[in-house]
Amino acid sequence: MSAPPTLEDVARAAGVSRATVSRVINGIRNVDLAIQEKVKQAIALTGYVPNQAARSLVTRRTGTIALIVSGAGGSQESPFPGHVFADPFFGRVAGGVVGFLRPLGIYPILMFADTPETRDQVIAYLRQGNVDGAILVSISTEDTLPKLLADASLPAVLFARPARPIPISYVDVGHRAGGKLAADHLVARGCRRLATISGPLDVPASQDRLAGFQEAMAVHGHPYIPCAEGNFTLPSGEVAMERLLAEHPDIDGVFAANDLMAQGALLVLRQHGRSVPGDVAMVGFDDSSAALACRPPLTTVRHPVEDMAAEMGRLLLTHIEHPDHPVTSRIFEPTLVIRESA
Amino acid sequence: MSAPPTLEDVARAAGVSRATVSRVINGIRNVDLAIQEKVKQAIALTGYVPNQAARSLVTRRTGTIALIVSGAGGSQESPFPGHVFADPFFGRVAGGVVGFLRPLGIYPILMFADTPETRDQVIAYLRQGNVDGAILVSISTEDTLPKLLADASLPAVLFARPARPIPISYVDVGHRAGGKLAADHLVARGCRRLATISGPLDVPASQDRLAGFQEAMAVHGHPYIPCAEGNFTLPSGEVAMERLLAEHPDIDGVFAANDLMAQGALLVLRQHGRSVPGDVAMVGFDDSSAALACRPPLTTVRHPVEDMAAEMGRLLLTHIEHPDHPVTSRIFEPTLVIRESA
DNA sequence: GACGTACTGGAGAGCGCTCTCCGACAGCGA
DNA sequence: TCGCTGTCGGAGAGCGCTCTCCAGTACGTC
Repeated sequence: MSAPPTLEDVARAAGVSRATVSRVINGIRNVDLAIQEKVKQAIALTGYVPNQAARSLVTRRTGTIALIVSGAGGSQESPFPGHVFADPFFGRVAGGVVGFLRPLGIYPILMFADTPETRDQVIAYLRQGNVDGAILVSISTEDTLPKLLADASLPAVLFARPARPIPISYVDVGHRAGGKLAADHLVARGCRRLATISGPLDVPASQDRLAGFQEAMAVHGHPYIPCAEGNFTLPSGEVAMERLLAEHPDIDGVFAANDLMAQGALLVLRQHGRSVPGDVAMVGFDDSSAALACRPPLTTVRHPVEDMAAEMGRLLLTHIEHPDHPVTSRIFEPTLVIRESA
Repeated sequence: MSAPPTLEDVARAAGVSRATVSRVINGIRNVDLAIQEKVKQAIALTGYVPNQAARSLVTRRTGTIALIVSGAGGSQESPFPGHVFADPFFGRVAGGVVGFLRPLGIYPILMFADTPETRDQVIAYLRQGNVDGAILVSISTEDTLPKLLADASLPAVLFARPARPIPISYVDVGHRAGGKLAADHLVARGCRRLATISGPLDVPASQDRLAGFQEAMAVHGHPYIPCAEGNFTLPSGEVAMERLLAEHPDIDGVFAANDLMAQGALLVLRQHGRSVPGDVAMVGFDDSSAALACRPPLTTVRHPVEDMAAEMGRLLLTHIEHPDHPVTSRIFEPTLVIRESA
């Protein structure tokens, strides 16, 4: 296999200089149409493809960004990261990011930072200038990566508001509004003895969903709402529902802070012979694929994850393009998707 | 912000030449220990990080590989790819690949090729020399990407044997053996009227799982096995089970070609008031997170996806390192994971 | 006809790194 | 003392591209 053609080869084939070929390729300045045509033919003839490394070297742009899932490492450790994809949520983020970036010829590098040392590896990698920016989905509140990113002044966008204020752009959904949506719907359909399964209470999103639900219920005249804390996994939803049922056997409506926990709760309800939505109504959160896998299909608060991911891409590109662009946040409105469970 | 330090800066700080610094960084040849120490201090002092683009330009190595999910685009199209992650399988592949590559400082670029034009984009991107090699998870039989990859003589490894023979390395699981495992277990636990829910029959993996099951059943004296075809999604499992039940109401054991379809089948069985495993025993395939989300937890054929993904990484690295390495395939043995459903 | 202006294409200087020479020097046997 | 071998560090040539100059040409104006 001979060496791949370079700009020089194309230039020679077209009888012009390297600079002209470069101009044609990058569509810069006016180049005579006849010459453009000649160059294009030469490119086709030689099968030329620009060398990205050489280009990056001078433009200081790589055309890639990092998609980092950080602070994972839940209870069941494994040598392999990526069990985070057990929650459909992450697949949706990845899909949304790729969907937006792909038409632009930009692809994300997939990284997991689930331990302190992998976090250092990630930082080191980013500092090598391998990427133009980063999109970060942080799971844990303890995660220091957002801070490190902000300090490194690398263009970056977060999914979800950071627990502590950090000068970094982010995109989030109106968790409070979502909790209210669930409360209003449950009350409207006649539920009177409500309970909720929250996410981990050190996560802002969990706090807000819970607060939104509680506040709306208070307005409806229910100041006290039983609450069991889960960790966004299906089994934790089962455990929580089991506890709720033991302590409050007469429950007739439940708001679970995500679909996976709702799915677990549904399983337990069925085991106890409670019909859904007849005896107990259930509302989830996310509108993930799990909502459709539930029986009955889950009424849930839609989290427009794909749109949010696309917005992250857009925002990141802006930051890359304009390094002085101010830190920005964008909140998306949730909506209620009514199915059969409530 | 001033320009980041270069080799030159470090060299000056250490009072040596660029070449020596480079040697220290890459650990090549004998450099006097005292000088090594001086250089290391200078690196720390200046906060130097090598520029990957410049390095790639001369080494012709990028240190990144592509992780391509190809031939997606199932029935329900969306502007966003990545709903493939609705099947936990892909998350496991991604996790396995990252888990193996990460310690080596290599990260995968995530790409989806779900339409002809995105496939062309992917090929164009690969040809730009953005990556050293590719790992490809191809879903559809019609997918031409494996062939294109082989033709481009870019180092590549496939997940699963291609439908048509192509000179390209791959890693796969013993689907036939898996089908046999399921058959033997079901028969051993006393099932006599068995049926199966297969995957799409144009996919080699589906064919093999089915064939393995049928052959083993024939050995056990059951030459004819009712079969309903699904497409590896949960709803398709429901539809298939519904059909099977209608045509063969006395079924007492089912082998589903993946866990998601088994989950759907379980749902239908319960709707029809059949207890599992009392009335009907169920065996799935994959041992994915869905198996644990089933009620009862699913007995399933374990598909060692993470190990296979790691092996793909290893194999790809070998191909990158040694361009003349012969095309190789590696088949992993499935095992049976016994839970409660059978 | 001299000059200014606009536009086009070429020359050439790097971008930051690696790696092949090659020279300097120490050690050692003859 | 000479020369040979072996070790270690420096010089410098690129890798393939972009982009800033600058020269050449065509055209309009006074």
